[in-house]
Amino acid sequence: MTNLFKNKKLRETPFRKEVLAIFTKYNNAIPLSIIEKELNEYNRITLYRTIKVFIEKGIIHEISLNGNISNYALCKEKCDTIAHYHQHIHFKCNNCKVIFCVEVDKIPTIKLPEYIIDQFEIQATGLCQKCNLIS
Amino acid sequence: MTNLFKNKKLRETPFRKEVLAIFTKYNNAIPLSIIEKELNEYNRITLYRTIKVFIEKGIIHEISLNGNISNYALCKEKCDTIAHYHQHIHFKCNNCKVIFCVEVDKIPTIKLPEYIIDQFEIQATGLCQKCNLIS
DNA sequence: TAATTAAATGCAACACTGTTGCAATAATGA
DNA sequence: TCATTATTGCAACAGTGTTGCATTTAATTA
Repeated sequence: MTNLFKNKKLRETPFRKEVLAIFTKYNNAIPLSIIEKELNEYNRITLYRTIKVFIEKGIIHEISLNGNISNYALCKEKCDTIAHYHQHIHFKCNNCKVIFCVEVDKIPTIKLPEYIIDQFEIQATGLCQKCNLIS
Repeated sequence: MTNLFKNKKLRETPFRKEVLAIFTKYNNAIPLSIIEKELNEYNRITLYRTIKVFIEKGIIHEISLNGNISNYALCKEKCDTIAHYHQHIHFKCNNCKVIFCVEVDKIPTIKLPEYIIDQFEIQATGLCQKCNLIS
C-alpha cells in the first residue's frame, strides 16, 4: 500500500503515513479523539487538513450519526475524488458505542415516487456480537 | 396544537412558540441558520437550549448527513422522551441542497449475521421532483 | 547528487458552536 | 394573587473549523 499516496496524487509524508497507520490498525470507525491519542505529537491544523484531504481523495469517509461526533473509517471500495461508493452500512453498538462499517451483499433499494435516488446510506443501531454475548 | 407543550411537560413560552412556528412553516428539514434568520430577535444560548429540549422531548429530530451541518425537522410520529420512531427516510437533493423527510410505507430491513439491529435510518441523495423537472 | 519547484506544514489569528453556573425573569398551579 | 419552579440571559470558557502566510519538505529534473 506504499503507493496509495502516489495513486491519489498526494505526497507521502511521515505525518500522513502515521495517520494512515492508525486507520489501518483499527477495523472500525474512529473519532478524532482516538487519532489524537494515538499520535505521539501532532499539530491540530495539519491533522484537520490531513483528514480533509483523505476524505477528498477517497482514502477515508466520514460517518455522522445523529447526536454523535463524526467518526472516520478507511474506504474499502473504489472511492475517489469524485465520489464515495460504499457497499456497507454503518452500525453503532448501543452498548460499547463502537461504530462499525459492515459489508453487505446488497444494499436494499427503495423507490420514491417524487424523488430520483442515486445514493443510499444506511445507519443502524443495536448490539454488536461481542456485547450481545456478554449481556 | 396548543397543548403540545403541555403534553411534553414543557412551559409554553413566547420564544418556544416562535421556534415551533418556524418548524411548522417549513415542510422540510432546516439548519440552525434558517431558524436564526426567521427569528426577529433571539439569544443564541436560549435557542441552543430550545433545540436541545425539543429533541429530548421528541418534538423535532436531528439529521446529520455526512459533510453537512445538522438539520432539524418536526417529528411526525409518536416520538417521546425515550426514543424517536420514524417511518421516513432522509433525502437530500444534490441540486437545491434541501433535506426532506420522506414518509415511506415500510422501511426495508436487512439482516446481519453478527449484529442485532434495533433501529434503522436511511439517508439518500439524488434529485427532488422540482429540480428534476427543471433540469 | 544537487538544484528547482510545488506541495505540505506550522504559526497566528479569528469565527462559530457547544456548554455551564448563576442570577433574573416569567409561566404555572393553588 | 402568590409561591414555586422552569426558563431565560449574561458571562465565560473550551473545542472545532478555517484561512493567510512564511517556512519547510517531498518529488522532479538537470
